[in-house]
Amino acid sequence: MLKITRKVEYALIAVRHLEETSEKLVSVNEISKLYGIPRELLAKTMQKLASANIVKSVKGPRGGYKTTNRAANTTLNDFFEILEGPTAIMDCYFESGCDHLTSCNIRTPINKINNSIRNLFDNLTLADIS
Amino acid sequence: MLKITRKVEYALIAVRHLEETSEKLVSVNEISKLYGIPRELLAKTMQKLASANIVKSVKGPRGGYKTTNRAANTTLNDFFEILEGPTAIMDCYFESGCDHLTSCNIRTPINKINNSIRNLFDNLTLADIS
DNA sequence: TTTATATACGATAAAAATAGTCGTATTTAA
DNA sequence: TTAAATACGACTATTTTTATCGTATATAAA
Repeated sequence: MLKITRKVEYALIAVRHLEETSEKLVSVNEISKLYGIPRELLAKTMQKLASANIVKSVKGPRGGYKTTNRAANTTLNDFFEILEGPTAIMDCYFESGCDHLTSCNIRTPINKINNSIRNLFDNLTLADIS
Repeated sequence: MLKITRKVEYALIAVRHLEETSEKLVSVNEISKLYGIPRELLAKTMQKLASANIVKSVKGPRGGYKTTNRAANTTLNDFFEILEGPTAIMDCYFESGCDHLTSCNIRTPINKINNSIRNLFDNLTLADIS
């Protein structure tokens, strides 16, 4: 539990790599070979980052990705949500239909945990952890 | 991702319930019916809490569980680890054999995230979130 | 002393989430 | 025109989580 997924891991690797190579376009192929990451999976991940404007994509030969200026100050919360969708420590935070009855006695604690995590990752940017 | 598991959820419910009923022994059966939690699963969960001295178990008819005085100031980190084993946001934090080669470029960020989470849950006790 | 109720614990099955693959379309530089 | 790249949806495999089952042990109460 409380693990980040491969998708996020791969995305972190890729973004960091792109930050290092600055303005140069780097292809998925290149990154996947360099770090031993499954190509197709990384490709999809990059596509999500692209549509969220964390990276910019260029098609065609000699194409690839580079980071945008939004990248560095993206919060981890945003980063995670771009890749995985809305995240909360427990489903009930988002879901309306909870079958744990009216007798659920852990809404308060769960919310406190959720808020702590949320707060933590709202205040950490990609730049912060580099 | 970053979700707490049912085991933890159930454990939180149970511990809170036991705190509320104070000294009285409450059986797994009772709690599982009350909150709609699968009995066997809750039973195992309670057994882990018992062997970690968060709760005290009494066998036989009229037996059950009650919280110990250790319960309230157990940190969330400890609580999670009792139930799930060593937790880190990414495995490489604990595992030695990492096949992401020498070229891994996210050790620093991962460690920073790990430390942040660890720090957060080391400073939150069960009492804090109640 | 027997019985019913409870915890203890290991093995296994079912379900869900994650990880990875494949096929096809589109864009574009050379 | 071709080859190299992103885009995207469907599908499969693997892993993790969740739940169940069976059996053993302890013990209060009839």
